[in-house]
Amino acid sequence: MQEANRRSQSTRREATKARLVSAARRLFAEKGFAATSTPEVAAAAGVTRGALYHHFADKTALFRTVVEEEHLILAMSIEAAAGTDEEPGPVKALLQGGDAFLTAMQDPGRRRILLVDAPAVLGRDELDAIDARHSLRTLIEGLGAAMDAKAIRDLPLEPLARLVGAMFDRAAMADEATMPDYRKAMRALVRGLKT
Amino acid sequence: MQEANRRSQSTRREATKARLVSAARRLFAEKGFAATSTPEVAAAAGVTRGALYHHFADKTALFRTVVEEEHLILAMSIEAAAGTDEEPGPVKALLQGGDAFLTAMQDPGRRRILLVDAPAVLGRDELDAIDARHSLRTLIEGLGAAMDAKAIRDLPLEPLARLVGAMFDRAAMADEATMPDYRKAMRALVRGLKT
DNA sequence: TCTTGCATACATGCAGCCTGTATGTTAGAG
DNA sequence: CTCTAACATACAGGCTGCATGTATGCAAGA
Repeated sequence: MQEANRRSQSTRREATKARLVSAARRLFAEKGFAATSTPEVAAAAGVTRGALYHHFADKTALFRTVVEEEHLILAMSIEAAAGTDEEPGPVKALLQGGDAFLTAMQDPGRRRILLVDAPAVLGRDELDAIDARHSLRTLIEGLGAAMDAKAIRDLPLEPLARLVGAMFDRAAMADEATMPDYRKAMRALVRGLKT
Repeated sequence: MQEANRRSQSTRREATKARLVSAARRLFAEKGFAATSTPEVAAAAGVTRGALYHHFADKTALFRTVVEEEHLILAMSIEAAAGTDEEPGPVKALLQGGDAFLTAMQDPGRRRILLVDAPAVLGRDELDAIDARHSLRTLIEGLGAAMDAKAIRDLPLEPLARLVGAMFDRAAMADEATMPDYRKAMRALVRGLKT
């Protein structure tokens, strides 16, 4: 019963944490970080603030966990889309990854959390570090592969990826009506990378 | 004495407001919006919180004023730099404006206020509206002129400007050491706009 | 010109909320 | 049976926004 027992403890722990993170994600998405209070999150998760502060150092730590999760989902979506075809070629993989990013970013709550609140709450440096482990990493890998294949010019990889990422972030904020215009403009800009 | 008297009142008013905005700008720049309290701002300005709330509806309104001022300075710097040469040509004007933007953005406090805190505090929509009246407007005008001169391709103007603006914002976050790499990558991307 | 009444620029005080921590309490694990 | 971990409860401090007080211009009439 050791295993069962130990798991029942850690299961409970993880379940509580998951409920907190889930409730927090919903509230942060709807009302933003500043307008969401910890009593609110705890109530939505069906626990007290004591539980929240038992599992997370502070409100920011809870937000950080939400951000990490969202970034993880994002990176997985991108990689799944970029790796669908058998022999896609690096350029096609990039385009598919970009589409997957824009699709995943259709969720307004995700946009608010990742693009609006996260830089201010976590600070640009920390958010950049998180990004570097997830979405940006996929972009760097994709651009690097394209460079190796001589499909695009040789350029400083991370700065280029950061710039392209910033463009994608901005495009993700566009409403559906103007999205085609953003795509057109992005295509023109990315055109400059071709060898 | 009507004029003198009336001016003495409004002079006092403007002086107090200016001191509040100046103190707020300094504190927001150093510690960010969330970590700056209204007692702190009032003390730094040498008044009480009563004065602050007499002149500004709330803490956010004070921040909004600071943001507007910073954006105004930015737009003026850009336009001054873009309009120096006699017959610059639209492309050269764009390059000079871009340089002026990056130079003005060297101030870390300005970066924090405009690029980190402003989107979260004011919301992306309102900040976009402010931007549209100032820095972004200069970019739209510049790109529009370049399009009219057939120097760059015909593309949806505002989306293009927003994307290029996002690139510049990101480049402005780079430290001095990696700035040349960002410039290289930006040059390549902008290259795609050429006719 | 004097003073009188009002509006405006502030100061002070108050109510409510929120965050983070410190201290209980219960239940599982060894 | 003890001990530790997962919570709940209670508390202290700070902050925001408003409501109320006060004093100083300021304009108009006697």
